[in-house]
Amino acid sequence: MKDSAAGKFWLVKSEPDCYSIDDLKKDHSTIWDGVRNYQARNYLVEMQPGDKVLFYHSSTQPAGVAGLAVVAKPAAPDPRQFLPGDEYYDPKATRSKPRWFAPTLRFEKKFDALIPLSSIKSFAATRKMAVTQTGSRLSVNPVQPAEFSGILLLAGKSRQK
DNA sequence: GCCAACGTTGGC
DNA sequence: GCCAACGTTGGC
Repeated sequence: MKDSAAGKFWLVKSEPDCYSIDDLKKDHSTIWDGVRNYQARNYLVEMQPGDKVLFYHSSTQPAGVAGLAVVAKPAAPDPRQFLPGDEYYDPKATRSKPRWFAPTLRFEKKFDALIPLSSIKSFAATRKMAVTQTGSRLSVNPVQPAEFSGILLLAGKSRQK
């Protein structure tokens, strides 16, 4: 399937102690700032309004997909790179040549139950997602349409029980 | 807390 | 430009 017209699909990771799906629900939308990895940044820049985003909770027990978000605004220069003293300050970034970009994500839904990584790994449609690969540490990853559907299927299954 | 995997840094 | 050392991520 060519998806040049259709929206794309993504997965973003967040440690729930830092920023959880409940935080996003409360805030309604948030700027996805603080990503300081070039490959992840390139994906953030590719995001377009309307793209669907899987919200993944990492470094928690169990880790897994907690819900859905949607891209509300395309990536703009991450303001925190310009703030001396900020955790995400980057002295090599300038306002005329920013290095880091952040889209705005809007809350869409929280799954009734978190979809644990173990389920994602054992389900054929989602088994090959980047998040299942050991050593995959990227906090932003593209997701195939079939993988996205697979996650929704798993979310539907968990609701029935 | 352990450790595997990966990215970044810096000496040369 | 190589590569070892180091730091970070993230599942378990």
